[in-house]
Amino acid sequence: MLLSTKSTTERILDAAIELVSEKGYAAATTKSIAELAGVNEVTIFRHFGNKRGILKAIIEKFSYGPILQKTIQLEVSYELQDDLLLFSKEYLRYMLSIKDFVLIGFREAGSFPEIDEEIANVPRAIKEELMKYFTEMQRRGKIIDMDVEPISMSFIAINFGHFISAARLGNNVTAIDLAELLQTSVTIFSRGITP
Amino acid sequence: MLLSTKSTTERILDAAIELVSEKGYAAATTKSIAELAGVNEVTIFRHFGNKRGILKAIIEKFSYGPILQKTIQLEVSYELQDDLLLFSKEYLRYMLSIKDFVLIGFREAGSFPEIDEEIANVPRAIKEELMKYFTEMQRRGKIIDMDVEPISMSFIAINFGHFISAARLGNNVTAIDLAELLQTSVTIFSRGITP
DNA sequence: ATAGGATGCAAGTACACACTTACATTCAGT
DNA sequence: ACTGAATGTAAGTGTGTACTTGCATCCTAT
Repeated sequence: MLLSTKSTTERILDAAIELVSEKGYAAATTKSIAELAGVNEVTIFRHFGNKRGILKAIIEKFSYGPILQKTIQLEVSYELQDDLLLFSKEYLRYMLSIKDFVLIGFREAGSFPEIDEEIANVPRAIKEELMKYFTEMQRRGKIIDMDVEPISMSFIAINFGHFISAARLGNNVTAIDLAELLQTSVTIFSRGITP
Repeated sequence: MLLSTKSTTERILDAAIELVSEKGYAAATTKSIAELAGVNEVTIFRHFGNKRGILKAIIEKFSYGPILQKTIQLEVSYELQDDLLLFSKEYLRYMLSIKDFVLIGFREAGSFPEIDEEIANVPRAIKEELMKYFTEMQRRGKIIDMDVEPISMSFIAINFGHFISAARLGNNVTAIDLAELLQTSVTIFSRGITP
């Protein structure tokens, strides 16, 4: 059995993530998951008890670690445009790394409220971090005097919008590549909050 | 049978839209759709042939009519901030009216490529409209000299971000109401592209 | 060399689902 | 009052699914 070096549990999880994000929970049958994982169907039940157990394990696997904050805090320069661009890029990198999970979240949130919770944690944490940053920038007189919460939410919205657009619509709407779009957004946004 | 004045077909479609957007296509059984519609299950097959036929009908029902453009074109004043705010509000109003369809799109796009097509039409058409507007504003010297396509995409991203955030995360992230967020976004964006 | 744990394999159960058929009932238009 | 179309009712078929059981096989650690 040299399918890969990954453990059986991991292979099952990977397969489930792929199938559930592609076709949805209901359509991702245990049989198909087992097949893709290169594992016997019963093995799934021995590992996770029942089908729902797989989703639970997926949620735990993706539970939010504060990866983003650390990167940001270390590299902030208090040059508005540089910082926002860094932020946008880090955000997109992170979101793409959990893309499958986000897509699963969109599909299955109704049936799995735990996912909603977990997904909402991401913007919430990021909002806090951004608000701190903008507050400090205000103290330094580098951005306009305005409630920092809606500013933060707007900046998140723009980045989230670009992410979803890239993840779901691809090149169907515009041929411009994402890096350029981020650059433009950041330029506009920076000008918009510069005194 | 005075359940409502709507035709049987419409009642079935409404029920299907509700259930599919809530629980997904696979989990929305013909039985449950019939029950919610107050209709016998066989009636569904007599009207739509098979289950997939229901989804096809839903897609046709929501196919994009250029509602947005007309409203916009009539009310444009070439005052940047006023126009952008009008635009944001109209966009949100329209998106909320097709919210269920958008959510279905997120769930079922993989299995129903037709939906992807239909959904991508919306931002594409809106982008065209926005680009025209921004080009005219450049001609009038009221916004900065910059490629209008990424400007348009960025503005769409911000509005789309707010919409998804409202539709899926609700008040989990911020208590600020959407109207205020739109106002802030528009203010920032307007300043950002004003010469 | 052997024991124990993880996995495979084969078969099966119970159930829900999409979909069909045949017949009865309602109801609007003539 | 009669007809015909739309709908309801009842019963069923076939298939796929989640999940179980019993036993064989492999691998690893002692």
